[in-house]
Amino acid sequence: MARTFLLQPDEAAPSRLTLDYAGDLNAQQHAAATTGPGAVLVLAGAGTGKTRTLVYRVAYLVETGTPPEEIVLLTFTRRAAREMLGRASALLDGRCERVQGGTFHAFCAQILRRFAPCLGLPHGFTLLDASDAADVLDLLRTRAGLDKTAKRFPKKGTLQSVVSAARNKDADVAETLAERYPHFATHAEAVAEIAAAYAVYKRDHGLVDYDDLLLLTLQLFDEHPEVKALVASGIRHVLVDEYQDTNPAQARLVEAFASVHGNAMAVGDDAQSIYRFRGADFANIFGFPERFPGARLLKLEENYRSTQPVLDLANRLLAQATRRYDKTLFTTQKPTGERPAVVAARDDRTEARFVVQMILQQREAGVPLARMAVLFRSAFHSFELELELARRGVPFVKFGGMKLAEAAHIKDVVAHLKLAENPRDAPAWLRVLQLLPGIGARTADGIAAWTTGGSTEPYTLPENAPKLRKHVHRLEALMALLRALQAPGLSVVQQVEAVLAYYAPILKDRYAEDFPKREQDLEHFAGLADGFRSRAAFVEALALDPIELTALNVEAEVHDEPPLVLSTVHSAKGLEFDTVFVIHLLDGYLPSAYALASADDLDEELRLLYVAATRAETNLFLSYPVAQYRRFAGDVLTKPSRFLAPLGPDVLEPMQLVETSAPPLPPPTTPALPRPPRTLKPVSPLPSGDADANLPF
DNA sequence: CAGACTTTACTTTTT
DNA sequence: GTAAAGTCTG
Repeated sequence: MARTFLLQPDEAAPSRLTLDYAGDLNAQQHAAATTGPGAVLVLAGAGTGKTRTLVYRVAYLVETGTPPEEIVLLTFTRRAAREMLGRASALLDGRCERVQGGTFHAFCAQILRRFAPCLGLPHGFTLLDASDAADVLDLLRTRAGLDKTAKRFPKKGTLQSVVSAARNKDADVAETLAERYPHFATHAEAVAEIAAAYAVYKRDHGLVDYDDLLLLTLQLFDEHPEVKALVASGIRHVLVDEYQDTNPAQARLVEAFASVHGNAMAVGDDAQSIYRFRGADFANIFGFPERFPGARLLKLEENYRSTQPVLDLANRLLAQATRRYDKTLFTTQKPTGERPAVVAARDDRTEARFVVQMILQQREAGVPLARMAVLFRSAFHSFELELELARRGVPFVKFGGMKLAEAAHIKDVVAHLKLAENPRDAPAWLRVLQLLPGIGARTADGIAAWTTGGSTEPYTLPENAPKLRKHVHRLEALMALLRALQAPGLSVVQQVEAVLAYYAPILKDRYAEDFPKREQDLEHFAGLADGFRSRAAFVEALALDPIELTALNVEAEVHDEPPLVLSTVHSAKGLEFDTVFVIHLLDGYLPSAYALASADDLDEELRLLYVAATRAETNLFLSYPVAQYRRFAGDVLTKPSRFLAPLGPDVLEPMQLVETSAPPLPPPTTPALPRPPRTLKPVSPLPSGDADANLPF
């Protein structure tokens, strides 16, 4: 252990606080926001003002003399970081704007860009998102000839999830495979080989996947203590939100970030841990005091969000868990309210009609659409509801599910941009080349071998490429495009437009049936590029901050009224709404069919429902269809979620749907809902455009 | 070896 | 309804 010497600040810290911390916060929140230096663990139940506390904590640190750029706020999504820093800045006249904020992944990406050469990585390394990684694995599988085995071999998506899970848990690939996909256990050896080949391939081509962002940063710190010291000395305070959803690598990163100044604050709630599938371990929360000996433990207990009846239901839900949570949510602010209701609808359609009609009724009663949310386990559970909403002209945004950056046509365009950025990006070459008629996997692999081999000038064809004669014209056009993208002074939007012009005929050809829809996506996409200073920043933001496709579509339209929110429970984390509907509460949906076999998995599903329920401030409706039409089975009777059974009428009021014989007349008091306008406006840019600004060192 | 065509299985949650 | 895998033809 090195000796420490305490440097004094050059200027005296401002002595007077401008915010009324004691007045704006309750006693527990105040204690957390204004606590002294050192390690602090804040256990904060749902709705206890965790965000508010963190916002005031940031403001307090800044007011007491910590330079904003030396504070790092790590959150689960960039959206969360943006919101908190925005609020803190508003409190302090913008003085918090330079606070570092974002996800672990984004923050690590910044560090790695800076110190890439220490690890033998190129500065311009390419980030692989999950589906890029899957594509690489697919290529390696084909190369190894494993795509034609007698027994079914895991496909690329499965491979990717196994390889990633193994790395996240620091476990053996073969074991992870046997555990998660027992039916593939016979292929354990081959999968382990592919995983090894994948690591080599990434290294050879300067590729970095999500897991690498965390693990390479740790490796960087291990191998170069001087880099670790440099980074950590620039981090006066590190604050971590949603600590229950961090994995062991992230816990180690926090320790490293705080290794000089020792100021780490972790905030979380073990009852809201819902990312186990991704390697998160709520045990991290309880490991915090061991990692930081002498850490203080603070609690936020009083709930400010929900009415007591909503909390009663949430408490009763949690009591079902196999694991004991010593947690009882209570409020003194909102002691009374409607009991949450459970609705057994006849079928999907009826459930959707109920939800929409109740939403319209609430809206009439004065609840804005945007203060209501419909939550579900999986993105596709809302299909029927989306139809019904469209039918009734109710505007909505949907979070979760398909990401813009994952749509094939978007990936095509992005691949061109990636190539313009990094001519050695082999996966991008493969993708781009295979768009050309007459070029398939084999030919593309051959061409990519020389384009990424480094022996030729980038973006030029070799003098006498023997087998390319047939394709020379098309390849020339591609190279011309890539060279054109290098022109100095070309804005990111102009570059996207250049790619789109090149890509348009390919799009029409490949997606003959639905190309107008995809063309529209691409127009939105071009709009997103606006506001980015560099192509590199744009491409990186797309990988680190994926935009939900459906959210984008609706945001692009001008609304007179902010839309209703549809969201997966996962994506609704940290949000709150006046009225919440949780739909499709069926065994096999929530809890998911995948979780039924293990008690730990079931517990996580239960926590998921707990998170969903605690989003509600005033009204909570749980619903499910009694019968469903399923493709092969026809009409089936469903099984209500097992989590509902223990909830008696004292906490959950059954509500029966009765059809009226005549359709109700439209209530004259209802103002007409805004007609969804058709005009396309350029959508707002990703607010995270300057990922590379303000490094803390 | 590419691509059109047919068959099959598969549908969690996300950085 | 979609995407991947399998089959056949030029």
